[in-house]
Amino acid sequence: MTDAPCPQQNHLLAALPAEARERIAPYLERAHLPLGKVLYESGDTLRHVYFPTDAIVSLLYVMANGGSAEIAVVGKEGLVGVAMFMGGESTTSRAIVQSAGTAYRLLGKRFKDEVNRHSELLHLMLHYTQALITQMAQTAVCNRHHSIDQQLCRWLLLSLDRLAGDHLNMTQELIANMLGVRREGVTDAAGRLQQLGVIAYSRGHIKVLDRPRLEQLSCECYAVVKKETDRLLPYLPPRRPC
Amino acid sequence: MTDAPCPQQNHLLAALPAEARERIAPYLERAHLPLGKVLYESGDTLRHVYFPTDAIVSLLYVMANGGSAEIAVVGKEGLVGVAMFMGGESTTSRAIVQSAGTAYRLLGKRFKDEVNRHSELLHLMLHYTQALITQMAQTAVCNRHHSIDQQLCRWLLLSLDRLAGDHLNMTQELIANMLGVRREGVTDAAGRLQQLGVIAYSRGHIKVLDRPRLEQLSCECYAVVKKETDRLLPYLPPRRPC
DNA sequence: CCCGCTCTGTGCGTTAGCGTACCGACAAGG
DNA sequence: CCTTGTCGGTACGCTAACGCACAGAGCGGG
Repeated sequence: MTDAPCPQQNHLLAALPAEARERIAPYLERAHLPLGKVLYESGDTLRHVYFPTDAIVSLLYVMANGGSAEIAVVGKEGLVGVAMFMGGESTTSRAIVQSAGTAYRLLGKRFKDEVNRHSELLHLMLHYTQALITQMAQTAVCNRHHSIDQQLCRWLLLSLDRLAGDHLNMTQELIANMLGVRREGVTDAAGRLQQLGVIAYSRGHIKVLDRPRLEQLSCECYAVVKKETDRLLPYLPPRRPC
Repeated sequence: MTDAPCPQQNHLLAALPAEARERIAPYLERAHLPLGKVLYESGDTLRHVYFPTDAIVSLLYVMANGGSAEIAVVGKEGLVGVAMFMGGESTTSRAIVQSAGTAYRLLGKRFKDEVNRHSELLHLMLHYTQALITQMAQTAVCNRHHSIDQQLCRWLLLSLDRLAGDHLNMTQELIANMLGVRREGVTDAAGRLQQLGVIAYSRGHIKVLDRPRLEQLSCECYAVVKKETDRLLPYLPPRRPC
């Protein structure tokens, strides 16, 4: 949004050893990911892996009856398509764009070959995958024990960390689908946050006014995931020259 | 319980190429895992990885306020300690023995070296890890959407698959801790199952009388995890000569 | 400028699960 | 045999979240 887009805005790409980055660079393809776009469906064989820069992608499980629940969220810190190098080549969840933006993509097969040939690359990916596992585990805990209010805070923070700035573009309906709750539940929770002066909400546009407060109101899940992610991926400052 | 214990009762060990198995064999150490034993605590650096044969280990997250929730369960189909080769060397969850039994263990460092040297071994482990990820994801969904009744069915089936026979030794209190619900909730659900003639319950001893019915009463989560695990790990029949 | 759509707010009644409290039933061990 | 502790069953009020229905609010296109 501010800078010209470049692959190194994705933290994993930025963390690659120069040699690996150069090997991959010619095959990276810039893709615009519009809101709601499905990168892959449950059971699909993955064609590409995606490295978001300013897009956010949700991993969403959709039940037989149409209900849904977000499993994890991926932004500039990660990649979509870990099943490619984990070996399964597909997953039981859907990957859907939650916030429009840009990603760099790479043919799955090519990426897999690279990963298998270069252990440094593989280890970076596995570290990220463990961070993703932590996020999933914490999502399970959060779904069990925490209130919608707390979960909304956690979710806003996770999204905020993956975007530049303090504003988000998401309707309450969309958030409800992600959290797997009723839209009205989100309305209530967001209303409370608004009255506390923590956010300002208006027709799909959220502005975060008081992030520290948001962190206080969130359950421990956000902090656990953040801390573990930082531990596992202690790379580079967020910005880098392109 | 029936056969003399041997490492190949663990499916991953059994699936190893003979050459890899022989390399590892001298370092495998048989360990009895008593109920409630903590194999590692949140944040601990893993000393060993464990390959259960007839033991079951729960990956449990314990919250700041003492509440808990099971993230996944590991039995003879898998191993405890994926963080060892994922790179983190620790996780945010606790590994606790849910059903006493035997496991074979191996020094974490040695295992890590083996995995890094032999890509066939690594790929087997990554496949298992993806299956574990699927289980975690489904746990998150289940916690969000399904009733205690359904979750109890799912949980019994997961445990049953990891044991020989049709009986389990677990108190309702223990099950409640795993599911992250009240003990009374489990009492109610188990009472209903008992009245339907699906199980017989008595002081920590459960006998499953009608497994097909149990599968009907369970939510889709059980089937999803089982199908995906079978897809990812299509190895060997459960029994093998030792 | 107004129509129509999307998004948000609100108000029900209903229910699953929680917290608490307590009691009986069974098993093991002195 | 009786005590003691663990385990399972039950009851009661409470709350968060649900399903449903509908009303106002803002924005964009004709």
